[in-house]
Amino acid sequence: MTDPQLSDLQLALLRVLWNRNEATAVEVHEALRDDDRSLAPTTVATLLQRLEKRGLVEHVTRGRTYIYRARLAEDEVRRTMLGKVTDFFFAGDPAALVSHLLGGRRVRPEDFAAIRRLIDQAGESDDGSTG
Amino acid sequence: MTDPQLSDLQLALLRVLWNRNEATAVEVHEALRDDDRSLAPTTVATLLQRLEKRGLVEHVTRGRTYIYRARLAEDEVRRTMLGKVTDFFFAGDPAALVSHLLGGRRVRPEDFAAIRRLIDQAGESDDGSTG
DNA sequence: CTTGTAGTACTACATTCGTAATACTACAAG
DNA sequence: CTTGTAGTATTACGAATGTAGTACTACAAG
Repeated sequence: MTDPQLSDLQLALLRVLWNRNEATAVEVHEALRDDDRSLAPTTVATLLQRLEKRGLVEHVTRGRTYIYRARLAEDEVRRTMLGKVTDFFFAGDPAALVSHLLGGRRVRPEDFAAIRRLIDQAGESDDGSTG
Repeated sequence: MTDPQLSDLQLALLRVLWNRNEATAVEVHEALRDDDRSLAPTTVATLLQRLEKRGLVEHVTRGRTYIYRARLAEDEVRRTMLGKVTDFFFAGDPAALVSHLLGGRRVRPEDFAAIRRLIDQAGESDDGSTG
């Protein structure tokens, strides 16, 4: 259970920690304000505490200040969430996901080209022939 | 707000409705059992009621039985969730998402080939030259 | 009308979440 | 030791979730 149902807000908190590697409650609060929400400082502290209780973040003490840090790597969560989406909506088939992406008008030509380039790059270590 | 934070369970319920287009509480319950969970029938009924209260599903009455149906298309939710993941974890860049997919050992060679084929297909309406 | 029977409605309860005020603590300054 | 001051801990509260028991209702059968 690497990633049990994280809410948007929790994810937002985690992101701050990921971006800065570590941060105090105040710093997280400020970063969040930068974002789009505007919570009370104590609210952020509470959220951090709860996240810690769940084992998702940890802290070390510097003086009387808590320095928080995520206990899961962003990449881990990313992978888990993407896996969930892939499994749930695309029957575990990444190609179907890409297909959806390609067909969803969400991809601008430049992104499209970028994807193609990625495929080519990745293909350097793969024949790619499907028989 | 097409898709406000759906939990896994809620998504599971919705999926049943999507798969069958419409279903009674009992049918959803059975389908869920097929899945991996094992909830009481009344629990499923409650969940369906709550989902309806939120406007995510609706029902028509046949005799004394409620026939539920999702009010959002699976594709809609899929798109929304994928968009969220893309925005949140890949800065809105679908290519980055694909890159992650490609680099994550989640893609078997056959899926890889399938993706490449998709690119080619989609490319029929796009030059694809990245000059 | 009395009984099944099947299905929804109502009620309940512990958790988690979002939100935040207030209390408490520890260090700096005098 | 008394005061700021800054920061954490405690407490609170409504809404949503997960979970489900019990009550009520409506139709079939007699």
